[in-house]
Amino acid sequence: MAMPLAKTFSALADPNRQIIIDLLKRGEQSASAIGRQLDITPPTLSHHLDVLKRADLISGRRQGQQIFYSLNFSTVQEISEKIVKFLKIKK
Amino acid sequence: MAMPLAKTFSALADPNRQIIIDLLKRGEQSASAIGRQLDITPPTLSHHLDVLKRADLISGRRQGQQIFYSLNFSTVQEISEKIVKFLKIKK
DNA sequence: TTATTATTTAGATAGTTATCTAATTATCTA
DNA sequence: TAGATAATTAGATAACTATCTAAATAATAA
Repeated sequence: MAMPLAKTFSALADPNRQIIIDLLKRGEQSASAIGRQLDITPPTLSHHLDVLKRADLISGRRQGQQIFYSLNFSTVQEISEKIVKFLKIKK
Repeated sequence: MAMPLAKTFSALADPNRQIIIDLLKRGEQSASAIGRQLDITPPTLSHHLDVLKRADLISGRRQGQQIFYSLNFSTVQEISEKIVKFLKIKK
């Protein structure tokens, strides 16, 4: 996917988006289910989901009226490794 | 130090600051030495160094007219672990 | 078809941030 | 002390972002 690290860090820099990531670790959830745990309006939630999607951190699939969001596990894994590598001190 | 993760991610989200981190992995450098590799004015550099300092990622020590900046290795290590933990999927 | 629910898109706004120029502070040297 | 160099602070500005309300789209149910 070759997502630049800056975009990833920006996506992760918002507290509400961190909570969303945290929620999705337990498994997929509909947008409204996420929203119920976040004290923001649906449009704001939609914006945050969009940022996370564009950073390739999450994906959504529509099922009926709802859209279920889930973590992109492989991307998260990749990012985690990339960050560790970036922060690793060269001796 | 208990630096909130959001602040760390914000600090790391800027390309110029990523370059600074990268440069300092090789060892300490004066502000002007960093600046020569960055195509920004001294005040802008100063701003970025300040952001990184406030995120506890770097420290500066004055030696004569120059201020030498270096990575806070232990903080970087801590942060790296914290990020891995944050991105770790609970089974 | 009409109403209801779920979500997104459009548009506006307030707050934040990256950047610059100009001025200031700190240190060294002649 | 005066001048030069290194870095920061002050102040302005343009771009970006998180948020909201209102409107639009999508899917379901009556």
